[in-house]
Amino acid sequence: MKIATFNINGIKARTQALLDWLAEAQPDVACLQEIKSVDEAFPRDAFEALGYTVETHGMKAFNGVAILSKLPLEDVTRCLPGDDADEQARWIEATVIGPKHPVRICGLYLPNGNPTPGPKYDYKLAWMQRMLSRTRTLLADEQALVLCGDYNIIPQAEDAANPHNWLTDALYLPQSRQAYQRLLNLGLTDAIRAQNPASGTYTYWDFQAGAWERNNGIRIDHLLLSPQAADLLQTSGIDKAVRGRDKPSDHVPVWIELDA
DNA sequence: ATGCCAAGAAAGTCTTGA
Repeated sequence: MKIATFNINGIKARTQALLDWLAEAQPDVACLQEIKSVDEAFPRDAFEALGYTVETHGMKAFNGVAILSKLPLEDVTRCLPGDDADEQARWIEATVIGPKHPVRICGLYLPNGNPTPGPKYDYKLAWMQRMLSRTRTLLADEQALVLCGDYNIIPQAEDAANPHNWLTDALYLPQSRQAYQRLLNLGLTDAIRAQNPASGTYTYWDFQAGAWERNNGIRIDHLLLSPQAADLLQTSGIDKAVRGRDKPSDHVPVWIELDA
């Protein structure tokens, strides 16, 4: 089962780019972030024509997540529990029925949190606390679980080309990294880090100041695996070349293959 | 210290991103 996460940065502006990548990469499951679309406006027909079931959780203009799957989906749910007043579309879950194992997959778009300090950073930290709670509940099922998406977290210095540029940024502040580490401490495996010990593997390059040309990137898109999922991990990768195409997203697809 | 770029909503630039 090939599972990918891709912050598409606007599905309307990137439909053809996504179709091209899906045809090449052939993921069974693709979790998308920043679709920036209401559910009714998502171009689902184009993806259904490729054999994908489409589940969206969108909103007007910003944020929004989706799951595309060629395998059967069960128990699709939306919204991160813990704050009924939160109207931002950042979380979707589904159980994917693999030929060997079912896998619970959460597609997430974690808040950016800038500027700091301020209400946006408070929202980010509160959201991460809610995610910690939700993850504890899911781990209690002792099933294969994949939490993937745009975490807006640079976990360690080796995950940024120029870490000193990020010292006061919400993506890298000690409180942000500590909250991410608390997630890992539940027993989760960072699939890319587990299989790519070297530094210099990035998933995001800013549109500005020639960040791509200078390889001034950061690694902020992650797939975290429960012990049962980590036991099934075969390969992983980052489709870096997608960033060099015409009108790209600022993120690239990141993926794993599970024996599920 | 700031703009550098890009998408979306909307018809002005402004908001947001990271």
